Amino acid sequence: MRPAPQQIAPTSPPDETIVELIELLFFAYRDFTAGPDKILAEFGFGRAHHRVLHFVNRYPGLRVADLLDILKITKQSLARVLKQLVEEGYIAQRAGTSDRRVRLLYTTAEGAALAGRLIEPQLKRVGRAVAAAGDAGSPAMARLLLALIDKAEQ
Amino acid sequence: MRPAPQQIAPTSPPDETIVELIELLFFAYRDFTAGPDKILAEFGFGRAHHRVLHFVNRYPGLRVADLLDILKITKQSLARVLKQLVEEGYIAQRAGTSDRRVRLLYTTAEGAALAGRLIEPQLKRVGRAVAAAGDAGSPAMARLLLALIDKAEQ
DNA sequence: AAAATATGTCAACATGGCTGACATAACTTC
DNA sequence: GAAGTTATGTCAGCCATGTTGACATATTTT
Repeated sequence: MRPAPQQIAPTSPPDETIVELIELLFFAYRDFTAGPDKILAEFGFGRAHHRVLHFVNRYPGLRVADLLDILKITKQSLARVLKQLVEEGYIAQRAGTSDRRVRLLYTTAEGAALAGRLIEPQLKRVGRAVAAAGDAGSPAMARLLLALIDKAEQ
Repeated sequence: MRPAPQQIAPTSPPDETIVELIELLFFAYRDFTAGPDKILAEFGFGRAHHRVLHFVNRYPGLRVADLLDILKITKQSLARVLKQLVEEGYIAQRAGTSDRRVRLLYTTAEGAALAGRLIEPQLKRVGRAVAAAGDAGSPAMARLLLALIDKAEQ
């Protein structure tokens, strides 16, 4: 028999619950990246290559500056992996038409194929998770993840 | 006017939706780690120190082997950061009672204080996200994250 | 006594962040 | 048209944190 609660209703879950969610997020992300990492190792690439390849594949014609903004890394860090992806034929560059200083980035056929292979385990994993949550799973997850992101970028 | 869909009803959300969730997870985790990272920099520590400190603080008496299992890194990687945390007085070690080979890990008062500071921005961020999702936010998020984790460890 | 276990340690290497400095080409502004 | 700004590239070096392999020590189990 514990004493009656002092407040009428809690305005938010106790910290203990939130700490559990924080840990789950850590484990989820750890496992989420494990699938692609294995494939990347076959190609001598790392997680950084994956990120670049993914965003270029998904947003063809992306500029270098856009990529820096998305990944929030320095141009020197980006250059290292981007150079390899270009040299090994996974990404192609074209000069912009209106402004010829900018480099527009595109995946080659090989790049698109690799991007496809890399995202496959993640599609399965996330697809399985939202399917398990029923019809509302996908929008619910989108709302939750969006709320975790810095306001400035939502 | 596009032709009528061939299937009656989709059994799961289209890949496009799942890809969006994958990207949101990337952005969410990126921002999720940014808060602690800033504090860690003040102490000359990195994200690896945070993980160790957190789990030791949360599960006092954790063994080294447990930590290796949780973090899924090698003992050499762990040793580097654990050694620093011990030397700088954030973590204390005690030999096990039944088996004196094992080292039981505990946070010191300073360690607990630092762990508290480090988790604070994450508590705020995750707390805000689940609050925005209403009463069912917290269990919904727990279910989704759990479903993202490898079955072997859930 | 021998084997297995828990942990620590040394050495070397790879990835992928970072800073700082400087170069080039192209666009914008005065 | 000269000067400044912008987009990008590049060189050099540093740091954090992951890896492998080998070996040491103390303790427990067989």
